[in-house]
Amino acid sequence: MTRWLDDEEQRTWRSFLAATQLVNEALDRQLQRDAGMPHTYYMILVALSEAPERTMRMSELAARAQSSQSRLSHAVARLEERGWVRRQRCDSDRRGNFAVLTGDGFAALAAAAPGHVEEVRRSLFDALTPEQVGHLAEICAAVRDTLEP
Amino acid sequence: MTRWLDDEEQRTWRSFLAATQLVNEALDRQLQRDAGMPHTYYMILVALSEAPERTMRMSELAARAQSSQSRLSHAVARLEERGWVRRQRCDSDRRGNFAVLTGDGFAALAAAAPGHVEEVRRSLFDALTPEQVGHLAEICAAVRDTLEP
DNA sequence: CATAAGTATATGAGAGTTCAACTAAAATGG
DNA sequence: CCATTTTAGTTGAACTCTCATATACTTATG
Repeated sequence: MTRWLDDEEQRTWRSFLAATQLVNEALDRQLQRDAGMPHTYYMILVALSEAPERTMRMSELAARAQSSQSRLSHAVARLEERGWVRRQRCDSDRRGNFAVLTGDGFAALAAAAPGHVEEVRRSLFDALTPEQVGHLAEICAAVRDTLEP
Repeated sequence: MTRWLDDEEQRTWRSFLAATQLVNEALDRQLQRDAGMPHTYYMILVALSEAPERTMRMSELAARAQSSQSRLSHAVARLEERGWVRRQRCDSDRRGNFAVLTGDGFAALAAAAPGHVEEVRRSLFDALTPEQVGHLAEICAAVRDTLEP
């Protein structure tokens, strides 16, 4: 009844878990060490920095930063304490809230970015041939098409 | 100076983050919902179940389950509370500790496995062609060769 | 052999995540 | 319109993870 994994699938699956975890740990360690933030916070700052006025509704920000609403809400609270983000009430829909990236927040992001990009290269792209990068892109697109809401 | 990502690399990178996070969230949600444990605990139980006597030294278990030693120590403490694992002093090296999978622990793993495997298929293998699975295996091997200690 | 280094693991505090519950404000629909 | 349902976002508690530190034992070194 259960469609168990055969040996090769097992190996691939475990290798996938190991590899993706290694990449994520490398990212998180680098950002925590050099910029004092976890990768999830970095993604929030990036999303905000790319938005018009560096401003975004909480729910849209959650979607862009691949965060649950609850996680985002907690995270923005911490980022607000650091002065990197501030919240602003939405007048047209008064349930809503905007998150706004402050100057300090943008500066923190700018300071963190080079080290982060180096780590991304080091932990993923440098390990792969251009052909493999292409394959990876297709694989990730296929997975997202299956799993994304 | 910084080797920034070009547009295509950016897209690949973000797609990678989205896809791997979707897979991990799907796994964790399924296991938490249906078996009451996070994926990290599941990996610990799997590693133990495959060891001779279902017994392993803490440090080897940490390596096999891709866990830090501290994380493993906390996790085994919780698993011990549930009666799924017990610790046993090591006589030849009295600093050491064995983790032993109990009958209940094995039963919990056996009960969780089918649903978990279904989720693995659903969230990864079913999305990919056999060729893509092969590519993924090579990509993960390359990443591990770069990042593994 | 005594002491310094190193190894195996545990522990506690602080931080992030999840889940369920909660508030408040729209939208919907008799 | 009023009652219901839906949507936006927050909150608190429980749990896991990380990091630094502590503990206990073992191995190396002079």
